[in-house]
Amino acid sequence: MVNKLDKNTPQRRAIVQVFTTCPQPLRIGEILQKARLIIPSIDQATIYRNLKRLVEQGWLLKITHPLAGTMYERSGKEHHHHFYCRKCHSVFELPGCGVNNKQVVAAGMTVEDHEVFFYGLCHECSRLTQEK
Amino acid sequence: MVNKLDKNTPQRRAIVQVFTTCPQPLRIGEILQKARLIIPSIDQATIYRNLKRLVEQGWLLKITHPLAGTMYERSGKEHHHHFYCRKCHSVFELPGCGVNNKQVVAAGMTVEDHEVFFYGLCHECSRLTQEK
DNA sequence: ATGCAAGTGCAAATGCATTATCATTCGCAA
DNA sequence: TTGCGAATGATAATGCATTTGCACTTGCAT
Repeated sequence: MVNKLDKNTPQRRAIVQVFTTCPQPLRIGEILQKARLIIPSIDQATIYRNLKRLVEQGWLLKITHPLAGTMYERSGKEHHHHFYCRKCHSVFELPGCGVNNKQVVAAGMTVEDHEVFFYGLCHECSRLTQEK
Repeated sequence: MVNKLDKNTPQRRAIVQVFTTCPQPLRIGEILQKARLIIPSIDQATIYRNLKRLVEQGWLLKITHPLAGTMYERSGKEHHHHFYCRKCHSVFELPGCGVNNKQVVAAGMTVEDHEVFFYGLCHECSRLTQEK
């Protein structure tokens, strides 16, 4: 149950299911696609409306990825960053973080948080490229 | 002189001047604004056309900032990252980098590069907030 | 079981950054 | 200096993601 003020519709349940099933951050198109496997008639306006709600309620996090655009992922995860594969365009979550904020503090700024985006070839695409 | 195939117009010179004068990455609007201090009649279509050229020629780098959107900065700088002030919305360059790619290599991915975005309050805005 | 506010699907509308069109101007090679 | 292809300014058009209006459906409190 997400919020007692919201109705528990099959569409919303489908969207929630998509995220509980899939660990990576997802683009609108991917969410729509996956949700349609559950409810074929689901519309993208419904996706947008529910995503907005789920973000407001803190159940989802909205990410703006420099290359992949707007994405959503479940909130409450440990601090982590993302890897983008330039070949298959998938985005993966990377646990951990190797960033130190010292340099920023030195510059007199107050750092609240940060975000790191890695780019390259994912495991699968790396492998396919090598065995050429 | 950027490229002998291009005409050396006052508009292009103005844009180049903006970037040689200003060290931070700039948004379209900021570039337009600053260029108009030099050539008041300059149009934004001209800005777009020249930015495109300058990027193709490798003189500028296009950045997609999660919060600030599309920005441009001079290329050839040392590896660095950016700080975004949530209050005044300015973007500053931060020299150096505290990222290690080890974790990614461990995950079987081939990292080509990365980008870090810091968020918080800039020096100026931090100061103003404190002395309240 | 019923009523109604909330949610949905569909399609059109919006907002926005960016690009294209085109008549005019201008840089620059000859 | 002159001619022409490239560049500019002004504006319209495009492409996109996102939103909205509306008629219809549905969850859920009563």
